[in-house]
Amino acid sequence: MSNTPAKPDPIAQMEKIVSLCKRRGFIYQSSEIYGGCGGVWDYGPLGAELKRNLRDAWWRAMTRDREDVVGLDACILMNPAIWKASGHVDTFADMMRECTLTNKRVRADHVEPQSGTVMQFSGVKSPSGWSINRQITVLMKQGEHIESFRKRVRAMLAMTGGPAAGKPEELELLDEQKIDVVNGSVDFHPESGGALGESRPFNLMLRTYLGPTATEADVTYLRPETAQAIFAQFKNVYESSRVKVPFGICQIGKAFRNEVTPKNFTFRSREFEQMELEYFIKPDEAVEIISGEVAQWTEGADLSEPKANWGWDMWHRYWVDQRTKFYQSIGLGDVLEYYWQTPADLAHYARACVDILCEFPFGTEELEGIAARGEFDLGSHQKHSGKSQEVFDEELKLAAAKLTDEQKEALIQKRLAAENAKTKGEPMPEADVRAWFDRLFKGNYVPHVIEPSAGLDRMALAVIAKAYEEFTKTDEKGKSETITVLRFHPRVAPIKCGVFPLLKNKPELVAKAREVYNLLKPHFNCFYDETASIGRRYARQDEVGTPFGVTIDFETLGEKGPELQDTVTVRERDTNAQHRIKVSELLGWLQARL
RNA sequence: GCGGGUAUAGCUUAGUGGUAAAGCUCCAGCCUUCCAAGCUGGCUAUGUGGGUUCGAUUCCCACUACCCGCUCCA
Repeated sequence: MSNTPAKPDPIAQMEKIVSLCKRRGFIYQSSEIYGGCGGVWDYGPLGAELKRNLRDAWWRAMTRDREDVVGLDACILMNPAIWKASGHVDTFADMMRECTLTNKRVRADHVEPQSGTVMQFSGVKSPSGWSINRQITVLMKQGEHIESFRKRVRAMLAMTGGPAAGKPEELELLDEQKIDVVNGSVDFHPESGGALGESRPFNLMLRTYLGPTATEADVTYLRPETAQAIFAQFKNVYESSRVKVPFGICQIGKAFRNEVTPKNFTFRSREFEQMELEYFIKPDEAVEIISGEVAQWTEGADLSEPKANWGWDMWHRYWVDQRTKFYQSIGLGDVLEYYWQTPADLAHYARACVDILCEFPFGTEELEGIAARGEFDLGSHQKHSGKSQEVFDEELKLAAAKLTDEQKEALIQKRLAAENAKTKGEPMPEADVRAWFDRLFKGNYVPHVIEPSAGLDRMALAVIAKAYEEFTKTDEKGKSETITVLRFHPRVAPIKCGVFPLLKNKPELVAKAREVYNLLKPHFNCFYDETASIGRRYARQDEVGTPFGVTIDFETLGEKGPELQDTVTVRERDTNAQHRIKVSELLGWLQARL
């Protein structure tokens, strides 16, 4: 047997994975018999099992195994006011204009005025045969040399055209014309100079009507993320669950976005499933009052157990660590990468955000984002709903009561200095800061939040892509064939164990095999198969990632003596190793390895 | 959305302006004492809608979906 590594060609690799997913019932195109439906995918029998295993693993790790996190299962439809408060109505429904040259989009109300000469071409042609036959209008910026302008236009067109367009220097710009000279025009892309198209809305949220009359007054949205329901129900959960800050609320559910370009199989879909935790913590000032200090992160700090003196930074790193451990537990440990967003990347309300990325055939892409969002979300809902989202913290009140006025003022001054040092967003006015401290000293605050937010469909795709392996097997006669194996971690494998009678036409073997199958079936997903040769049945299970196979043979029936009676062959997917196990010990043996 | 490409069976591919081919898979039967064995038989396809034509899977147009690039961030 010779092993050859999988072909490095990423496109071919993805095509193989897509094909396998369909062939073996993991993932199908939605609405296929009607020609499909853009950007949505269905999970077949094995995909559904895989996804459920991942979902269950997440739920267990995030809530059942912990004392400080509770679950929530909120509706997809909510009062549209939630999406105003969250900012989604604004950021997801901007009027956008698209650059006709590079197709880059800018917000219609944010175009910087440009000055220069308006140039026009009737099209572009490449020796490769590629061409564009529409009018191309580009602004030659003030002071730009005509030759460097042409070079720039060719480069952008080559970029837009992709490989088909060929080398930029070989592109021929047709019928160059000077059209006009403009001053302070907002009709050209600030970077490319390309003419901007019509202003039109980009509604990234899926609109729907709640109520049968379907008037404009009934408009709401399918949620673009699950998190907002957690914030909106924060007070209910807090008051009904006997939880105290720090604690978390987690939720798994569908979310919807009108992605401009769904792509990379299920990676960017319009309907997808999110697994989100909102972990509520005390503001650093409260931690400082109670503990006298806020623990500072240092490389290698112990993150295994939360400490009372942790501020948002430590909590944030704690959750990155927790999530990393989770990915290790489902077999993705060695394909992860981390991207710490720079201050420039961060949204104005975010303090830090780490992307957990994973290697896919099409590149290294985000699986999960872990953001430290301060009090932005609950604060925003408090403001928009007019309902207090504060909690009362007895310990804080008692600790604050022991502070001297000077100590209190020092805390306020520290915060004011921090506000003034902000590079993004408006600093909070001093009066508001003082009002906030007044509430804080009485034990009241709006909790801050750490948000680990993962995509379940992405996770499933990552697990499949990671598990996918093919190699060439050559038998004694020199005949070779390509073998495909999904090396799923046993925890996530859709089928845990195959059960096979060695031969189909021996009723005793079949009967015994059915018996073993019925023994295992109540405990985990098993698959019984008596057709074809035993080797083929092993191969079939390898291809869907079943970690174990149990074969009932003549020794099971006692043919080779009583010591082997009622023992079966357990075959391991990854090593082909075979173990002789007593039927009475089989369930325990397997369970210890799942 | 813009540009490029693709669309034939469950999968991978062939082919033709005149009855659509193969391999694998799958199903049934026989056979088979551990890694896709063999034999026999069987099911299943030209993405959708128009047009040209006596006749279109083939030529033309439109649509849809998918893939690649621009974009993106669960």
